[in-house]
Amino acid sequence: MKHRVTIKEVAKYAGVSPSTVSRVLNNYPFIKPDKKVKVEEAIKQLQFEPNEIARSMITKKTKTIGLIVDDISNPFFSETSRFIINKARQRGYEVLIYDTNGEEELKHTLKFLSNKNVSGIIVGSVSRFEQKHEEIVDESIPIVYFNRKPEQTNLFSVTMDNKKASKMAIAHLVQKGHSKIAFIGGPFEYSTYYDRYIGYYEAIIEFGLELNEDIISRETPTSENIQKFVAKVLNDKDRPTAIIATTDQIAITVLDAVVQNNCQVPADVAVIGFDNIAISSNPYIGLTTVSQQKRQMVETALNTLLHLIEDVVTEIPGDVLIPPKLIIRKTT
Amino acid sequence: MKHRVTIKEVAKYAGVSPSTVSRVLNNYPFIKPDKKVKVEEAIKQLQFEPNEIARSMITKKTKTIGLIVDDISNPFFSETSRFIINKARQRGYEVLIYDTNGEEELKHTLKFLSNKNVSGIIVGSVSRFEQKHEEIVDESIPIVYFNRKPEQTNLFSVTMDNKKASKMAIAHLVQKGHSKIAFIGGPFEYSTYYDRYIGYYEAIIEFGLELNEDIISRETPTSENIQKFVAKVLNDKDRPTAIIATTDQIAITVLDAVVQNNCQVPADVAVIGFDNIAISSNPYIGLTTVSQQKRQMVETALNTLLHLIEDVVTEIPGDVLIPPKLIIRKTT
DNA sequence: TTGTATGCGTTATCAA
DNA sequence: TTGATAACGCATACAA
Repeated sequence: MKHRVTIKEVAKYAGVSPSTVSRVLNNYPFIKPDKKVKVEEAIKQLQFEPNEIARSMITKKTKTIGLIVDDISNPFFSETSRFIINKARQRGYEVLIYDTNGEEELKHTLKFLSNKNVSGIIVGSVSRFEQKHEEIVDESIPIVYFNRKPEQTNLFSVTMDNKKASKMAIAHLVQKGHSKIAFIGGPFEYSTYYDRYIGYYEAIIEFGLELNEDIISRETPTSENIQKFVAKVLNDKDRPTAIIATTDQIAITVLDAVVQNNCQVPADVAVIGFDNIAISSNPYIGLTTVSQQKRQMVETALNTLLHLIEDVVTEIPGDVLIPPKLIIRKTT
Repeated sequence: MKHRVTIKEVAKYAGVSPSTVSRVLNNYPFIKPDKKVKVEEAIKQLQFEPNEIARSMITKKTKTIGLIVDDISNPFFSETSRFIINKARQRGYEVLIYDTNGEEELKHTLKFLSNKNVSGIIVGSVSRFEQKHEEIVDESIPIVYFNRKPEQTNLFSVTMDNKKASKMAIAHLVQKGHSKIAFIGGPFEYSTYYDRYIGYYEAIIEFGLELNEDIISRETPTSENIQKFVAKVLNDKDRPTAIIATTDQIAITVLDAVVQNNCQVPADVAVIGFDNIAISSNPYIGLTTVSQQKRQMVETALNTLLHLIEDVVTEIPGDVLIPPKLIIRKTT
């Protein structure tokens, strides 16, 4: 158990009081320059590093932010988490990742992180129907929604413009000559799936295409469900020539299902995904996708949160919609 | 700022002293049952939750463990991290993920986490040549190597039996009738790459095959390098009929490269990977792979670490080699 | 078996 | 501009 240098020892070494050292540490402005220099010298000599825990005792802040995700092994979350971790660290914050397994109640998770005294929380997944829960956690802990957002909330959110994303996908397919376009979504409980569906719906109308419930799936996108749906749809005589999958992970399963059903991508069926996860750019997959601009989303969300945490009242962007970006590869 | 209930209030409510409450909290054995009940009742009534930070001040432990990874968006790390996060939480610990970007010096990272007063550290990536650094961090912070390990160390490690893994891959390929088997490895700085190469080498000898440097790559496995190597190797008249890629990520790039070079998998060239990341099981990819038994690795590593943290001196497994497992899919 | 008093390392309050 | 002193919430040594 190595002894850790404390503020007291620094004070003694520098010939000042502990409070003065503390003030230097916290950039308190009114310190005589010579004392400040002495203290800084002492800090360097003794290799002093402030004990964050003791600090937290008083300030109630921990310089760590909580990040709530459904499933960190989902590439979308792991890739965005990576940005968040690195950006946060640059700003002096650590990240506690809470993986809910897509099951845990948000209230519960927030409470938990709040008890850990995190300084702020980024929520990567939330139901559209989540009640306002501003009361649940200590109101001094800011929360920012990221990726998904509830219908009703007073909190800030940073999400992709999912409706527009679907429209871009359809515009692209229409331009390629497709007119019968299937859609594989997911539970309407999540704004990502819901908004992407709405965008699909509106675009189908706008482009004067036929809206056909038979080629739309809104089931939970398990591998099985996807396989079954694709098989059903492709074995119809008047089958769709394109499939929109609302995530890249779904799309990659679709790729397989298409091949299983003796069709070629993109010759017989075009496939387009959403999110642009890393694997999609692998040439073997080469998935056309509507990209979430993850880096920008993350930076916006984190900036907003840190603004809130640090009480910088300069304008906060409010709810932000990040524009999607079409990335055309070989599946369309 | 909601007021948080403290141990004092619980004490008052229960009609005992704060220390008694503390003792109940810490399962101190000699408490009169009736008092214990009263305290527990008070805790429930007041919804008291102990302040971990205050606890940490005294115990110097934080109930969080640090996890050092190269790149959390690498599926191997995100998938194992997920297990670690969830398992750790079940045991009452949180996980701080430190993403080094494959660049940062280990010493530095350890120091950083040590300053954060983590209770223990799992190191997911380390150079084979890393010096013993037992002195760097407070010796009261246990460290366990996971996935990779240095040549020389006093610390525990949990890794896959990588040599054996390569041998299994070759045995499988030989059994399928292959005799000219290419190998794509990576920097020998990492035990994963090194041991997998040694296993390859030994197995080639054991099976009486020809060891041919021309069909072995040990470069950093960037997408470009892989593409170039595969092209070179496949355009040889006497080309290999199988390629061992030392990670699934490499293998998936190989899959593409093979197709680019007008060969079929597995008809012309069989491909086998390592790790069994989630995407490999996607039927579209269907990659044959030597699986790291991630769940078992994680559990062993975490158990070892928690043993160390909690001073449970019952036998600790020491260095553990997890057996690999061959998963045959459609690429061989 | 229990209570009192002390201290963990820092910041905040107050007086000087 | 600085220092003494009191918190922060809990665990623990010691006394009872």
